[in-house]
Amino acid sequence: MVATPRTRRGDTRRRIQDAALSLFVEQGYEKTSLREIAAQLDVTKAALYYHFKTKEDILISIFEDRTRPLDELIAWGREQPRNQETKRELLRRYSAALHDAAPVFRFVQENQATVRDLSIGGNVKERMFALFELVKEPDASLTDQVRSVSALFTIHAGMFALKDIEGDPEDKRAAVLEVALDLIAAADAGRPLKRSQ
Amino acid sequence: MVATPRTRRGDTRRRIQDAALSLFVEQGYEKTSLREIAAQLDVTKAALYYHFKTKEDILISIFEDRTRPLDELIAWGREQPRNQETKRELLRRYSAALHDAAPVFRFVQENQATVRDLSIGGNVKERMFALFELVKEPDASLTDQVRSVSALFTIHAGMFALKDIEGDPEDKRAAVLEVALDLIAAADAGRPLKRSQ
Amino acid sequence: MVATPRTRRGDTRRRIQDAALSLFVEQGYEKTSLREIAAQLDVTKAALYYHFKTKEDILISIFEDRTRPLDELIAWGREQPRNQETKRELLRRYSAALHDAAPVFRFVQENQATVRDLSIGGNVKERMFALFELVKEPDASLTDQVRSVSALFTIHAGMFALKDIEGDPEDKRAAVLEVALDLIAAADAGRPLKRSQ
Amino acid sequence: MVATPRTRRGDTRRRIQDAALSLFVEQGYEKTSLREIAAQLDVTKAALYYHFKTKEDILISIFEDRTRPLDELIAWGREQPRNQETKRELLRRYSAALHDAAPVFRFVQENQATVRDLSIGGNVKERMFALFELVKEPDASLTDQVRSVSALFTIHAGMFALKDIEGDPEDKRAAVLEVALDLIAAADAGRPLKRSQ
DNA sequence: TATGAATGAGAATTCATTCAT
DNA sequence: GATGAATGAATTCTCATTCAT
Repeated sequence: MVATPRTRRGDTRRRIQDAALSLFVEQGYEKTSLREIAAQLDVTKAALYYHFKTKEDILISIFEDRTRPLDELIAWGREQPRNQETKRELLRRYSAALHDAAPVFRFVQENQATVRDLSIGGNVKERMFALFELVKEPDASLTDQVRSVSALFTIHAGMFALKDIEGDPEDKRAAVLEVALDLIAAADAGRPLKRSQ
Repeated sequence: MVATPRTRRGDTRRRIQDAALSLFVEQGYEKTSLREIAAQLDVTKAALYYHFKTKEDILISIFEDRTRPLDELIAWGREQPRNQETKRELLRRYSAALHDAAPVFRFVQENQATVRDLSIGGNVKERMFALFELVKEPDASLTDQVRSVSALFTIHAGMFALKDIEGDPEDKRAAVLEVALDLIAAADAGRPLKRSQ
Repeated sequence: MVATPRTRRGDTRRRIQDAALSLFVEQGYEKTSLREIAAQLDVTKAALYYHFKTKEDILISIFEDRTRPLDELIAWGREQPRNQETKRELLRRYSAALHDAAPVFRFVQENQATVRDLSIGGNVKERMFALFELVKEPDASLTDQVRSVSALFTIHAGMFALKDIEGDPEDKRAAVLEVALDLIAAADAGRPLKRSQ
Repeated sequence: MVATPRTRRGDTRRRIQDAALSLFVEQGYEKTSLREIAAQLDVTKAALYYHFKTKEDILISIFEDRTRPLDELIAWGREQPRNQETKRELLRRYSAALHDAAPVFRFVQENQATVRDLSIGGNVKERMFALFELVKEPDASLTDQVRSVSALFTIHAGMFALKDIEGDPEDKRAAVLEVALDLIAAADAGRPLKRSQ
């Protein structure tokens, strides 16, 4: 059995990202100081600057490293035929991606004002818009467009706003997905004005 | 009889709130300094302290003064019979309330991390939860609860996320309301969204 | 008899300039920290920021306030007829101005690299050039132009480089002035310095 | 027989000096960081420490290596008889030495405050003084001493302050030398009070 | 000969807040 | 109702320097 090496060779960068993200999520970006991040890792502030150029750079790197799956999802979506099954799969994968990188997305959700004028701000919006484009029909009515947006937002919000509702997390995720799928189905079919039966 | 003077005259408090809110919305709470607020009003920082005890106090006062309609809406909702028409009216009024006090709600939306640990944090969540309670059926299935939450979030998100979609603002608001109403109708019926046959 | 007031009403700005200048001269601009300046005045660093926007701003303000006589000298020179007597008077007054504001000019002399890329850099060069223009004849030969520059530099250098030469300060100043006057006389005559026969 | 490799090969030390000097001249000593120097050479900061003990040490080594001609000039001067021709030759050689090692001397000129309290400070002053001693007559009047200093300063200033004056560089150097020679001639002859003719 | 990783000290600057007037 | 002057605490960031490899 080998003693834990004092210097975790090369993983410091990653450790900084982890500590930073967890503090950013807990307290918000602005209210988290580099001092705190450094303290949590038991290194000096200056060490952070060896690995990242600025505080903002830490956040940016977290984004770039952690939200790649979302980019891949969009890329995948663009190669598929635009039909119901693709959209359903998109929502499923979107739900899964959000779930896997929950902290980053929670951070974005709760720090929009901050994210907006960071250089990543653009990316975030663009990606939401790209997803939206993949999910809506090109010539959809305004209402159907709203249904598509709503489907996306339901998944998004479901991730974070359902904490207070009781129930098994997996069940909740399933319920959220069901409602979202229903919304895009409705969007595809046109308006559900009539209550049948 | 003397004309109301256009300048100050006890309305300084209100002017501070306005300037602060507009800056808070633009830049976020933390990134807005009292210096900036004071500068915009052409007074000194110290003057702000004559009217408010702390920076946080400015924000709190804005909340208390500007979100009263939402409290009234909840109070109203509690006195109504819990039926479809009440819920529909709730959503309508909620949409209107959001629209009237858009800046405050936009601020909350974009500064969740900040709002969370301000003393108002509780209020905000509680009110969302109160609305949710008014809109969902007590014994609703998980899926139907999600539909209710989704209806609320659709209105909320519709307020802020639809900027990038083209269309007349009033039309958009109507579309958003339509989708939200559909969602609670479905929640009430315990069935997916109905399709036009 | 009145006790010295704790707060020297309004003269803080001036006191900061004085302390700063003396430290800038002693140690150089970059090696003088705001902490030191504040400490010397027994105030906090933040107090400095109440009176000046940045460190650079302190230096700029010193310049603007202390080198006005030089501007006035140039203005005066421009209104005079360009003849020997004017030039002689210019040099005399220049010598006096340098003497009165010795610390500032000593600072410039010893911190040229710093001054160069401060916003005041331009001013300094421009003023030297303006003086040079007043002292040289428009169509002077290169050699005579050098004589004019040399006259100016003699006064300038004499101010600071003669410390190590023994002699009464007043005598030294007189000697410096004499050499400078000789130089412009020679420049005017278009001939080498004249010798006592 | 192998061709001298163009790349490194023991010349790193020299390359560091060159890069450092050029940055020191451009930006000043304090405002140039080791990071910048290293970056310009495409090595790490630590590499600099292999070749030099400290930042100051880099500067000192530049001095020692680059200003030797001046020491040699002084040594030469001390062996010569103190007469007009020696002095003239001294000024000529001084002008040439300044010209050859212009960057170093420009650096000293513009960073006096810095140089002063570096360990080289002494050297610089001492050498100026040694030159001065060689150029002035032991029992010269104060005025004649000023003439000697002025001659030296004219050469010095001419090197750096004549940028803004139009003319061919070689012509300017010649003019500068002429004025300086004239000054020591006058110093030697006693005062040039009378305007002959 | 170099580098990668880190440190300790310190810099300039900003902020919310206070208080005598 | 408001200001002028100041503070204490914190922040981001930079720097010269060190040392094991």
